Amino acid sequence: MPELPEVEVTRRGIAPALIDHTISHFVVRFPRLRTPVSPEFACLRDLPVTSVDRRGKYIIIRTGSGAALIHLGMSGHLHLVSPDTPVIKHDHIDIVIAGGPVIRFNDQRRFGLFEWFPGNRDPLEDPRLVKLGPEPLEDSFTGQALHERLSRSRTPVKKALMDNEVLVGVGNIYASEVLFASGISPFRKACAVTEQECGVLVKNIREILEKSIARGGTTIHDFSGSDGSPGEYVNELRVYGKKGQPCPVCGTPIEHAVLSRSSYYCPRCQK
DNA sequence: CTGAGCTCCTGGGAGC
DNA sequence: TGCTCCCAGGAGCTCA
Repeated sequence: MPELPEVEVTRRGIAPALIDHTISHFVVRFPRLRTPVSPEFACLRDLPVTSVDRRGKYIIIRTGSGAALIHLGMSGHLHLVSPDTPVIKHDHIDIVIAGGPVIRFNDQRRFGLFEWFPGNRDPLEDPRLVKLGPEPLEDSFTGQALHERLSRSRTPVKKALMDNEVLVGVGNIYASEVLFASGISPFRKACAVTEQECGVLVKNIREILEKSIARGGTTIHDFSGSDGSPGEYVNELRVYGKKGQPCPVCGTPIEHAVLSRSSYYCPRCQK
């Protein structure tokens, strides 16, 4: 389930195959994703790629004549494969690189997004991206900045951390992990988190996301990187999915509650 | 305006 | 064995 680290691992995996190469065409086998795949993809030819960027959980492939905006949804993968690799179930779209490999988009649950922005239309100006909050790995994301945003919200802090208008890239798994590392209860109102605690949150968000990127992301059910290898950060998880198991710090059994999504926490360490 | 809850989809697992 | 039900997850949408 791709959160920021999984998307970044994917971006880094496909970028070398794309940058300074040419996309010869796209193959769209199944356009009925949650949002229909832009019909233009079927007609595009010979697009020199200039950059492969990430904003939040979106990947942006810019070319000489437009940009592709991609979101992996909850079950999407982009795999680099050789052109003769047999198509399997849920292989919805191919990005065919001239004289090179194919980047194959597979998305079992079809919550992904594949949109084309022709000409100079910048995906970053799309309403969905304009409203996105700060990038947690950038220097401008500080405890003060996070506190400023959390102080306006009365929702539980765990839900606030998953709100991509507060910050981007933190999904359900990392929200549980970050709150555990910070000693903050997922139930606490966002506006009751102090500025000092926000500083701790920012530090832990950075550390956990960066460590996960370095380990290839987290594979719970079905994520894998561009080469198909599973993410190894799953072995580093301390509370997520560990209901009833002893807290790694104090030994108290980890508890589970539904806070928009499954949440895991230590009732003793997290206040 | 804010926050809670529902929805899209598929497949794996639990329970009967 | 085979069925039904529930759950996972991101994010847009509706409704109170």
